Formats: sequence, structure tokens, C-alpha cells
Amino acid sequence: MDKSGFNNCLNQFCGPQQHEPKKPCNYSYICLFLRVMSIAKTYLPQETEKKWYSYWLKHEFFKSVPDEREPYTIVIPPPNVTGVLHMGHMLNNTIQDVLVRRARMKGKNACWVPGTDHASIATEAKVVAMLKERGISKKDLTRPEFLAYAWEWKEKYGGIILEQLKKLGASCDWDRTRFTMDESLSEAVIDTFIHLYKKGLIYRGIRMVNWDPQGKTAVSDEEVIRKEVNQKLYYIRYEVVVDELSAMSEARATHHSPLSTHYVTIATTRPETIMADAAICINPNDERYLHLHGKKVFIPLINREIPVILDEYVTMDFGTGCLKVTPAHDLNDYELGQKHHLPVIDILNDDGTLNKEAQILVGEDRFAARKKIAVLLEEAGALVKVEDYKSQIGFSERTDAVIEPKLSMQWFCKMGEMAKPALDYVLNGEIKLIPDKFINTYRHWMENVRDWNISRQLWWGQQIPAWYLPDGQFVIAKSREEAFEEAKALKSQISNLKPEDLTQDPDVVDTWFSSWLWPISVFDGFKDPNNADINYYYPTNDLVTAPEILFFWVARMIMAGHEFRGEVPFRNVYLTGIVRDKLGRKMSKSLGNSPDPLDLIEKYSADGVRVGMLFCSPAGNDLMFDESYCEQGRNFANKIWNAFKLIKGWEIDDNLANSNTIAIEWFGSRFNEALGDIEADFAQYRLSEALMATYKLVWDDFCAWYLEMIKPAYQQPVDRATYTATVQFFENILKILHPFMPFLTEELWHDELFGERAEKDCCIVAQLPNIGEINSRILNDLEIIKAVITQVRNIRNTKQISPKEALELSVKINSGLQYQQYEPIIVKLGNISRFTPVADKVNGAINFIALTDEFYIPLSENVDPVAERARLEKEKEYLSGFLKSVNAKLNNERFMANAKPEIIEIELKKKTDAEAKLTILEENLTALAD
RNA sequence: GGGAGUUUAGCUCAGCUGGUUCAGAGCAUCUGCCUUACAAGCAGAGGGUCACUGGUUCGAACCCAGUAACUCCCACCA
Repeated sequence: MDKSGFNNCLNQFCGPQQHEPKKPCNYSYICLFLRVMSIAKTYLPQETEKKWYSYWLKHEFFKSVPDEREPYTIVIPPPNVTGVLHMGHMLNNTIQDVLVRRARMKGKNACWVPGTDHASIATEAKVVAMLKERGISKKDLTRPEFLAYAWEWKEKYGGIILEQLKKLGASCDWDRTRFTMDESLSEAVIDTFIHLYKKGLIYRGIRMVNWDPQGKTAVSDEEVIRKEVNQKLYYIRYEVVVDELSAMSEARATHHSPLSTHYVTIATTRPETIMADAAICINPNDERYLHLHGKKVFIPLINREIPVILDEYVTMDFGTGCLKVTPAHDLNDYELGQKHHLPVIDILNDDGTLNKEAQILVGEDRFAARKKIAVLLEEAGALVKVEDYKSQIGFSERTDAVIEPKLSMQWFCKMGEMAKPALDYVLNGEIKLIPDKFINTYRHWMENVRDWNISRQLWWGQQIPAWYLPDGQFVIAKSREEAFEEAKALKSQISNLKPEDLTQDPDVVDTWFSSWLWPISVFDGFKDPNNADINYYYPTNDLVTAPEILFFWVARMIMAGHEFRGEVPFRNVYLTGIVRDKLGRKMSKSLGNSPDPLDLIEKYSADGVRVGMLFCSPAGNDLMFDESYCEQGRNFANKIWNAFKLIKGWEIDDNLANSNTIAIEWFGSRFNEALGDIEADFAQYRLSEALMATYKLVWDDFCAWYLEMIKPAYQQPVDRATYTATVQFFENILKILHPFMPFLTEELWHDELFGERAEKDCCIVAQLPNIGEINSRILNDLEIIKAVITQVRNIRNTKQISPKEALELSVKINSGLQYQQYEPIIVKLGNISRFTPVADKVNGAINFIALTDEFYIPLSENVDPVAERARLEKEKEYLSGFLKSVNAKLNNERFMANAKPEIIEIELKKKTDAEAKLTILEENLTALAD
């Protein structure tokens, strides 16, 4: 059996965290091995993660109540209540958890408020679909019946996503979990609606809205996705109404005109709406159509007369230069209609079918009608031609239905007044966007903001507190009773008005009308604006979210913060990228290119996945996710586990003196240096870089160098001082790793290696180490020593000398570096039998240069003079070139005059170093020739 | 149509006010190793005309102009 087979076998017999075989085995050497090695060979996360998450919960480490400490607050971007965890959530919540855990370990009172969003359109669509499966149609239900089903659905599926977050390790204060339709949050929505209405910021009006015929609701501009679609452009001929006067002039002009004067041809992508036409519009400057000024035309098929109007809005060189105006079904046409006082003829039902106004094709769906009308027009001889045409079409984000511009009575919230301060907060830096490239986009949007359509024709959500009187007047009030009182106060009130005569507006408010209050409402800041929580936690610190919702969520939260608290809702907005697959495609359910996050956790551990996500996530840039990052994360966890295993296996001998003072001094300095780098990275929200710095510190500096330096020979004891220092280092490493890898670090934290721990002495609440002293001389020296060791190893490799074979190494020191004090390290890591300083060159030995010092390995039989000469010549050539460019600079008067003194000094040092090295090279070349 | 961004090694990305061995890191690749912490590993190595073309400067991956490709946001051309 080879080693890997052995390992597999071992894993089979060892359950998670099991150190003994589950059943007796015949492999006696396995049993022997197990007795010797009582620690699992690889880190086994499953049980560990469950264990520590419940431990944290049990000891309420996530829980936060106001106290004298500085608060650190994040409110979660509430995921859709019926949603399931996807990669975007993984990224987003990993980042939040890293920030929260780090804040906690810096002594702050960290509070991460979780919750879910009722997501009216998405949830209602799901409930409708669920009912349909059960054979129930929404039409047949009363509003309360439907809502009962919806709540049932919410209760059943509402918690799933939060449970999934726990698997990731999210350290939210679950006692604070909120839902945007919780009683107090809904009340806040209604109260703010009334407040804004009274302030004149909410109004009701007929507007062209984005109508989703499938969801049967209006959606906001932000929820419309524009896509380029292949369409047809239909050229349709309208007959010009001939009156007597024009008939005469026409008779005279007819043979001169290239265009028929009896007909006018328009181009449209929507022939099914011709029945709603209110006019034909031409550009007044269009000479081709002068004869149409003041005329009327017949709509084909239905022969209704409509006027020809003139407006410069029409582009002469597009289509035929002649536009049909359909105010009810096109935003531009609507505005044109308003300008020219045209009637509005709406021929569509809410579900996108044609209504009676259309006169023909009544009841047909708009797309079916389009095809059919083309045939009818063709038959009537009114269809001139059909061309292929590409254009942008709006689709509903939620249902993917083609958006229908539709006139309807809607509620609006005025934005202009609120946008101003919200823009200023970002421009003057009170709120930082990370990365700041989003400031421009934010400004552009805020300066061109349009009023917010806040009504939705749905049942799931907060019902608009508008009450209609039988005569059509309305009042805004919290309840029927209050509405009745208000109604009685109206000037032209109806006699004998009874409360039951009032009908409440059936619409609900847009989901974002509750989410924009989130940072305030989760702390009950509306009901009780002066409570201890809101005073302590608000404004929150960081908001972590996707740039896609910068406008309809982030911007509006800022507005609400200003409007209702006179303060920003948060200080920093960290905008994550979009998670894409390797091919750069956005991960989505429909493409099926998104891995299930829970499967990933199962496979690579939560720590591994967290690390994997962060490896590839620079702020604001999209990330090309690949499972291999998680694999790397898992491998990292395993590496740490093995370092632990090594240290754990040591025995201490108190009689031994500390033989590793240099190594300890070096790693201590290196650790502090890295700590500073990590701190700086976090200060700039460069999370992947902070992680990478940690990764390298642990893997390279600690494992590959430090542990190798101090590690005692097999089965040899270690001295107490080295052991203590190493355990201390390892504990500090666990601390800086904890925000990234909470489970593994907590598991190791409690090992007896670190002595007895009190019950609440946990890594999660440990305080991060402060940056201590940095000995930069030792740091610099060690870089040289490492280079020497690498050179020796390289020589071994190229000369095919086994690492087991010890080599002699001598050095001719020119630089003055104190190699003697590093001798134990060089000897150990280079496997050197004897390290001797020499006064003269060693002939016939393999040599290399570090700094300006010459190193020799006496292996004359391995020296190939030809190859050696070639190598030296090549190096010499490079150095001469380098020296030449340095000299060119130094001889350049303008460089000497303009460059900063420290730059010149550096160049001078480069020159002397290069010259010294060249001298050595030349000497070596001469020696080779002898 | 308007605006923003990106382009550096096979991949994902650093590179701060132009000036250290300024061309870097991780992964991947290649070579050699089952060296009792770790093959989910160890040691070593090889990868780049910094998108292209000009300009400014003593000096440019970095600043300026233009070009190309890609991405995103905004917008009413039927």
C-alpha cells in the first residue's frame, strides 16, 4: 500500500474528529500509526462548525446591547424572505461577517442586524404559482384569504435563507432579526407615507408607468431591464382624408409628387396599437409632407379619422419621417399628446389583451394581435412592407414580461427635494462609497432623479393608507376610524357618510418604500425615535451591498436617513462586485451556472468557502468565481491544521537553552510588520489583500521559514523558551485568521496547547494583538539569509544532489553582514555540514553571490567549466547593461539637477553594488580560465 | 446617443504622490522529491513589447492626446 492509499484507508476508519478507528481493523500498522499520531491527519470541519456555532450562540457572543463601548453596526441588506442563498449572498455576507468579527476583536460593541425583505412582487408571484399548483386562482380569493396563504408561505420558507447564513458562520445578532412586514416596520411605512403626504411629497396622479402585464402591476424604472431585441418594423399606409379644396390642388400637383398624396406611410414596431392612434405627426420642416399640413387621415381597418400634427420632435430621416401618435401606449407619444391636446385611447387591458376600445381583435393578447393585424393590414392593402429591426425593449426584472407603457392612477413620491441633501452627503464625504468610482454614477442619478412611483397593484405588502369617499375624494389616514374623522372634515363632505362607505386604496407600496427605512426601522426609530438602541447604533458604520441597488436602495436610505433622522444612515458603503462564472457570465439560476453555496460548504468547509470568496473579490470589481478558490481555502485550513499538529507533538525539555533567539526575534518582527500591512488593507477595505497578506504570513513566513528554523529533529524535545514563543505566535496567528476562518481558529483556540481556557475565553472575542516592535535590521538580514539558502537549494536541484546530502559552504564576506549569527539557520535549512568564512576565493567550487558576498560550495566534480563560464558571462552582461543605464542617469546633468536627493543616493548605491559584483564576476571568470 | 470603467504572466489581480533588485503576488505550469506537521504537501524553476500609437519629462505600467477591444450605467428615436 502506498502512502496515499494508506491515507484513504485511514480516513475511512476515522470519522470526523475521530482519533480512534470505529471498528477493529486488520492493518496493524494503521493501529500503530494511530497510536503515535492521535490527531486527525487532515482538518475535518463538519462537526467542528456545528459545535462552535452553537457554542457561540449559547454564550451569546453575537448578541449586542448598548453599553459604554464604541458601537460597530451593520444592518444586513435583507434578502428576499422566500429566497435561497446564492453566491452573491455568500460574498456579501462573508464580507460583512469579516468586518463584524474584526470589529468585535478590536473591542467594539459589534452589532450585525439580520432580517428579510417581504419582496412584494417576487413573493406574491411565488404564492400565486404555489396556489396555481394547488388549483387555486388568485381571482377567486378575497384579499384576506390570499394574505393568509402568503403568510403561511412566509412562515414555511421565510427562515431558510437565514438558516443558511448560519452555516456560513454569520455572526448576526439573531435576537434582532427583523422582517420588513413586522408590525412595527409596517407601521413605520404607513406613518412615513402619511408624513410625506402631509408634507406634500407624496401625490396621486395619472402617469405613464411601466406596466408588467404578467404581474399585473406597475414597476419602477429601476426594475425595468432593457434588452436589445430583434423586431419588425411595419410600414403602414394611412389614407388621407380628401376634402374638396385639397382635391382640386391635388389634381394640379399630382404628377409632380413622388409620393402619393392619397396615402401616407408610417413606420411602427407596434401595429396592434394603431387603433389607439390619436394623430399622425410630421416634422413641420419636412418638405416632403407640406401637402399634409392641416389634413386628416384614416386609421386603416377601423377608418377612424385622426389629424396630422406638426412637431419638430419627429426625426425626418428615420423610418418614413412620419410618426403615428399613440398617447396611451407610448411615453413619448403621451407627452406629444399632452402638448397637442390629443385624446387618450387605451386599447389594452391590464393583462395585455386588447379591450373594446380596439374595436377589432378584442380579447387577443398584444403579441397575438400584432401578428394578426399584420395579416389584416396586408389583406386590406395597407401594409407596405416589413423590415427587420433591432431595438431596446424593457422587460420586467421580476417576471421577465415585456413592459407595457400604461397610463394609470398611481402614487408618487417627489424626489427632487430629498435628493439634494442625499447627494451632498456623498459629495462632501460624510458617506464614503467604496470604491469611489461610484460617486460619479451616483451624482448623475441624483441630479436627474425622477419622481418615484410607489404604488404597486399587489396585495402582499403595506396597503396604501388612502381612503376614498363615494364621490371620489380621498383622505390619507392610518385607520378607517381616523379616515372617517378626516373625511367628515372635508369641505364638500357627503351627508350621512358612514365609516363603511370609505374604501381603502387596494394597492400596496413598493417594497423599497419599506426597505429605505431599514437602518432606522430595525431599531424602532420611528415608533420610538429616542430609544436607547437607535441613539446608540445609528448611524450605522458600514453597509455592504451590490452596486446594482445603489440607486433604488442605498440612495433612498440616505434620503430617508436625512428626512427622518437628519443624519446619514451609515458612514461607508462597500460595493461588492457581481459574482460571475469563469466565462464572465453572471451567475444565475436560469443559466444554471451557479454552484449551490451549501454544497460548496459541504465540500470545502465554511472557512474554505469564505476564504475562496475573498481571494477573488476586489471591492467594486466583478469576480470571476471558480471552485478552485474554495479548494485553495480548504488547503489553507489544512495547512494551519498541520502546523498545529507539529507544535502539538513537541515535548519540552527544560534543561535545553534557547537556541532560536534569532528566529524568534525575526518572526516577531515579521508578524508585526504583517500586522501593520493588514491593518492598512482593512482601513482601505482591501479585504482580499488583507487576506493574502495573512495567507502569506502564515504559509510562507510561519510554516515554511519559521517552523522549519526552530523545528527540533525527529523525536527530539524543544526548549521551553522556543516552545512558549511559538505557541504565543500561533495564538496570535489564530486571532488574525479568525475573521476569515472563524471555525478552524475557534477549534484550535480551545486546544490544551494554549493551557486551560475559561468557558467564555473564545477566539471570537479575543482581542487582536497590537503592533509591537519591528527590528528592521533582522528583517533585512533574513532576506539575504533566505536568498543564500534558496541558492544552495537551487544548486542542489540543478546538480541533482539529494537534500539529504549535507554540503559544505564557505563565504568570503565583503558586505560586512554578520553571517555568523545566522549560521544555525543557514546550516539547518540549507543542510550545510560546515559553514566557514574565508578570506580568499575558493577555486574550483560552485559559487554564487548574495548581496556582495561570495559563497562557495566545494564540489569540483560537479563544476562544468563551460556551463559555468556561460552562466557568469550572462550575468556579467546583464550587470554591465544595468550599470550602463545607472551611469547614464548619473552622468545626466538634468537628472542630477532635478531628481530628489534620496533618489540620487539610491542610484549611487546601485552603481557601487553593481561595480562590486562585476569585479567579483570578473575575478571568477579569470579563476575559471586558470 | 450620453457617461463611467477596464485592458499588466496561461488565469484572477496588486502596483499609492512618475524614480529602490519596477515589472510583482496567488493560482496554474514545469523539474525533482512519499525528507515522519502537511502529496490538500516540500524544494526549485520558467512565464510579460504593462492593449496600440504618439506626446510631456532627465526618467512613464503610472501623466496627456488619439486608436482598438471588452464591461457597466443612463437615455423616448417610432
